[in-house]
Amino acid sequence: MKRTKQDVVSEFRCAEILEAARRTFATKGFHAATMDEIAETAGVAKGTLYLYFDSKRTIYLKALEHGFSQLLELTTAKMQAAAGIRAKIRAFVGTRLEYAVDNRDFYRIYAESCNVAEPGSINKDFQKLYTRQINAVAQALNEAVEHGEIRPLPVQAAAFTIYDMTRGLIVRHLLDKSKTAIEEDIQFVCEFIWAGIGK
Amino acid sequence: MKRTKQDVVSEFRCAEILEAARRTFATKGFHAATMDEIAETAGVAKGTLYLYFDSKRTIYLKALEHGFSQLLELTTAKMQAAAGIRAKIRAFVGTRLEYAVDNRDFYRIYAESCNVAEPGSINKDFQKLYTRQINAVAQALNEAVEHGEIRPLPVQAAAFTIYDMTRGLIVRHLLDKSKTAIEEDIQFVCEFIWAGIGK
Amino acid sequence: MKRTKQDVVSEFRCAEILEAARRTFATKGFHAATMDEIAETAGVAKGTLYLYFDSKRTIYLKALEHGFSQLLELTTAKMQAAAGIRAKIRAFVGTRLEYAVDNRDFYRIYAESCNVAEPGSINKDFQKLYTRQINAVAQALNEAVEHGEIRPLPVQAAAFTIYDMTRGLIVRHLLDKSKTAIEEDIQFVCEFIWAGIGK
Amino acid sequence: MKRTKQDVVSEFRCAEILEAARRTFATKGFHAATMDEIAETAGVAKGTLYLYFDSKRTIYLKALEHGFSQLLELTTAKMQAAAGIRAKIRAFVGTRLEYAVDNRDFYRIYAESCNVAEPGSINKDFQKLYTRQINAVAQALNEAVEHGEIRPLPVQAAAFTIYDMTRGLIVRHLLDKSKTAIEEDIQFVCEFIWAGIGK
DNA sequence: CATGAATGAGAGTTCATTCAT
DNA sequence: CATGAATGAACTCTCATTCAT
Repeated sequence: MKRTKQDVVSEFRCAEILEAARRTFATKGFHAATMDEIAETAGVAKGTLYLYFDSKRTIYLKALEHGFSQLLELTTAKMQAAAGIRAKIRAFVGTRLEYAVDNRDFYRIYAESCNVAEPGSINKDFQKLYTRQINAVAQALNEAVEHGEIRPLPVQAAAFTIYDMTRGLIVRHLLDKSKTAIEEDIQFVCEFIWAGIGK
Repeated sequence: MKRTKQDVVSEFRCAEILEAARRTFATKGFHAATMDEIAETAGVAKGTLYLYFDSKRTIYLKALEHGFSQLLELTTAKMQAAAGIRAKIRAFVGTRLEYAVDNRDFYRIYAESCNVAEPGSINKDFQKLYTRQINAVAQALNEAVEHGEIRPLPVQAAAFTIYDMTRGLIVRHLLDKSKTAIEEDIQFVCEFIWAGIGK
Repeated sequence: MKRTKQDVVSEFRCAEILEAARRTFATKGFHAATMDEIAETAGVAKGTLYLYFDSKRTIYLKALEHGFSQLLELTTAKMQAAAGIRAKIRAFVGTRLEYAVDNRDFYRIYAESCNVAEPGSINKDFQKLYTRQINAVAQALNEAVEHGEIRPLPVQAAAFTIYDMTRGLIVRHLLDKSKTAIEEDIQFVCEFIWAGIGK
Repeated sequence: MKRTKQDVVSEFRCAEILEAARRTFATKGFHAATMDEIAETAGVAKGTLYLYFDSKRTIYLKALEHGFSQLLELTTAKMQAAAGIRAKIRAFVGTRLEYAVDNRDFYRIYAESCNVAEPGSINKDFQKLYTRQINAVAQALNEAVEHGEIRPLPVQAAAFTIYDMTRGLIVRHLLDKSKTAIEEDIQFVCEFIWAGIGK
């Protein structure tokens, strides 16, 4: 039992640090963020960070992973709960946009991590998570094709495209470029995915 | 006249440096790239960099701007040369993807610069260029709606979406994730834009 | 009585810690050895080290002192047990070399502590022990001179020299540079001390 | 010619830094000496140190090497100039002691580098220099045996022993433990080497 | 104009020591 | 007594920027 108490404290510290890291990384970006600042934000000494994490990079990746997994689970759950491909796609887009808006810090880090120019900054684990996101959509599309809900198409490519559209939507909202309401934007993207722009 | 000659030399140096910067930034990313390396790649002394540019950041932005403008001009030109909205969209997607593949260095920098997490790294000028890209598409869509080529829709949002899809396509190609041929991918995206996934 | 029991426990802990320290310091050297490692080796918590010793340096010195005293006692005893200066010198050299080989850990620390470059690392107590070692030899030499066993000579200087030769012998054996058998080396040094190299 | 000038400046800087390093390392020892202090002593900025040397360790080794080579050359030269084994040994002992006294800083570092407890701190190059020192003595002894100057003996072991005696002598002088005059000490050691302590 | 040696602020990381439990 | 999480000063090394030549 006592062991459990220690674990709780330890977990709490980890969470505190990751939360502080998320804030700092989101504001400054990976390179500009300093361990000093993360420590101060977390309300601990710099050395304490190293009791819980190996390095700055590790903190970054862990901070990323936490939200990443959560987002993936949430997205998957909502999609499975939805009936029909339209509802599933809506769940995908909507869940992600709402999560991003609710967890701005996480998403800023997420966006940075996707950085093309820094190969190696994302490790295998993230590739896996990323692939699973795409696959969730691809699978739904596949079933929809089989059920005759949608026209036959290269589901993988379509999944990527849906992912891209969602991503762009999110970025615009986080950058405060999109003045339109979230709901409206989701609506539009879903309609776009469904019908394209042609008549 | 002599003045002009000096200008030519000066411009040449600038171009040399920017080219070197592009290579270096593309390979290493902004932070990992060093002024030493850029200077060496450019074949000039480190101090010389500061004769032509204020700071590392300035070089980065100028290196970015060069390709950015070129890409914008190219895209706009191809779109204007195309007749009908389908051709214009194809021109937009195709031109950009081909440019990215042909100018990997530039695009890697471009992608990094879009980094949400680094506010301030993109200044006003880039916002303007970015907006003009979107507007080129938006305008084409607007005309298409007026001509009855496509169904009425929020053109701004649609333009963003088309941009996002193109962006995703490019990133995948640069990351060597897309195994499909360029032409095929362009085809798919254009079809997607036109008809969506519904029957 | 209870007090005594505590003392025993306390002494036992001290010994455990010093033993662990000896191992760690010998392997890593003073600076590279960490309190964490010593604690782990000793099987106690880091904080416990500070219940028994003031500082890392203190542990180091105590670890040193233990073997130092032991070696001194052993050397003195063996010398006193030996009859005649030749036997006494042989006892000095032999006892020390054997002790060093049997207690490699201690001797490694001993050698490091003699470091000229770290003033203050050896305190007064060690000076005393060191002096007593030299004096043991000097005294034996003195008696030998008085008994006409050896020619008259500056005994202090001779004692230092004998000490130096022994030290070098030990170092080479610990560094695995000396391929010759211990016995042979002792023999050679003793002969050297006795007769020099001249005919 | 201009190139030469630059080289001179560069060499001078190197020498300045090494001199400062020697002073600092001699006073504080390797670990306690800081790059800040070396820089300050050398009268340059910290960064400058890294223009000329890779790392703290490199500076240390170079500082060591300089005196080491010099000492070796000096010793060898003096020995070769001397006629007869007695004179050669006297040259060995005398040259080294005088050099140590004249270059206290160097010798302090030298002594630390020989530290048994820090394997790997001395690299191959130093092993070579060390071996050459020993060999110089061994060779002289060998010739002396062949010429019938001295009795037959294991020259390698004898060389080590002579080295050890010299080393001890030096250490005592540097630690201000030896109150006797240098000349007198040299005399004693040489006599000891020659005749031992027996009658 | 061009150079590149020099700068020094600032980064991530380590670890002896402390102290609440 | 014993613990080990927490501390924070201090370390080495980097690199954008400057400036005497």
